[in-house]
Amino acid sequence: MAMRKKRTNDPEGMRRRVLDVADDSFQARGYHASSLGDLMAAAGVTGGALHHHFPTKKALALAVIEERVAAAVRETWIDPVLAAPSAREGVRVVFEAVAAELERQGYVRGCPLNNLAHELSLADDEFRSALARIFANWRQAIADKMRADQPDGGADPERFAALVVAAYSGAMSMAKTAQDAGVLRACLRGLESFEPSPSQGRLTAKRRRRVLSRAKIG
Amino acid sequence: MAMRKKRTNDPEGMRRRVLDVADDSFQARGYHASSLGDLMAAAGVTGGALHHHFPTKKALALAVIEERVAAAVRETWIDPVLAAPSAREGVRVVFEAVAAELERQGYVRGCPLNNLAHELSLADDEFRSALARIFANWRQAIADKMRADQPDGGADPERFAALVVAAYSGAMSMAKTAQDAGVLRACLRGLESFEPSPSQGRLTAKRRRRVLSRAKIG
DNA sequence: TTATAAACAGACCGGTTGTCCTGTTTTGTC
DNA sequence: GACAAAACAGGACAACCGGTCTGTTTATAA
Repeated sequence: MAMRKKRTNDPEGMRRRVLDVADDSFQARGYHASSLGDLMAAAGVTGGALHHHFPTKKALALAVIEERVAAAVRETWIDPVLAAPSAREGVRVVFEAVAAELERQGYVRGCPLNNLAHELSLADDEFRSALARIFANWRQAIADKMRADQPDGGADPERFAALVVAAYSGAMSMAKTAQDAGVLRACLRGLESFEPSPSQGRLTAKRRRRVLSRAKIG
Repeated sequence: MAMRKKRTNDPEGMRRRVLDVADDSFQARGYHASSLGDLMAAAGVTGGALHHHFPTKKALALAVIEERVAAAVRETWIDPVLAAPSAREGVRVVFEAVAAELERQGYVRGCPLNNLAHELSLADDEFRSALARIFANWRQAIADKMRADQPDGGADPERFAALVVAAYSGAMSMAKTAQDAGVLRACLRGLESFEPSPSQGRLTAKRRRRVLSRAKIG
């Protein structure tokens, strides 16, 4: 006797499951190398259901970008930086946290935002602008935090933010290609060794000494 | 009367033409989004000829990486840095030359090495190691130049090189996504603003002139 | 000239891709 | 319960992909 098969509609849950699998596959294999058939199988979803929530592959990718990638940047970068005592300290915390996490899991998948940005920016303008917006928010959060640190301005906040995001993105790119997170720490230290360390009372002399001696320590 | 059709075997020329088209398409559309059919049509090459020189698509991509991408890094980065009076000056020259070139042509395709690195590093280990080698040579050239500048050491050469390559890679990533080369200059200035900036007196004007003429030649 | 291999031409094929389409079931509303 | 809309199932399909195969032409060397 055949089992009575019952179905429970769970549109939000199904949408979430599809998004989970798509995000994971896009990051691991890329957009073009991820087939909808693979995603359907991995998510346990039929073609009809997938098509109901995401009419096209592009729509699915756009949802991944706007919901998952943006959230990833927010959670691993924006929130920690805002919660840190200063922008510079926040940057340090994030770099080291990411490096530690990568070394823990033993492989490097790269930055979610950069991964998709490289493959999709030139392919479609909707992709491009969605990804550009995330980059802009990322930089602005760091620049705003830096402005809050010292309202009368030390280094230029926009330049600093651009450099930080660029250094991180590029370091992750190298780490992914070499499958070695060490370059992340090298970049962080390179970033720190240059700090002008603005007016902070008696800490200044100490820091300067550290910078000079660091060269000999190597 | 049908024209007498003559054929001239030109294996090197045909190989070069295929490589040209493949490199261009891989950069503009990516590896997976480039079909061999498109490449054949664009290069005016038949399937038999293509298969004769490159048995598989992977072999073609590997040749593009090792011959074209590596050459691009050498020509736009390694050679100019080695020719510059110092590593820092070389970095400045390259950043500004690339920014100027991008603004001249009106769009940003991104860094050839990073473009392929993101799409192919996780896909295949041969791709990955070939790309990693180019990254390593790039960094080492900068580090070596820096060591030659002041043998008794200033900042740590490896850290500095890693930071420079990362900042450039990430800046190009953002520039590509935003389709705006401005962030390249922002990162360069961010990089420079941290420099201890050793005595530069009246040499500055002279250096700047050399930089400008190089950009026109390049 | 002749043999021999490299260089090239072009058709062919199995498998995959993204999308569309027609039904069926569940859910919400009156 | 009636009814409409949403949620889901699953097959069909045309286009395309990368690789292979057979055959022909050109260059090379004996």
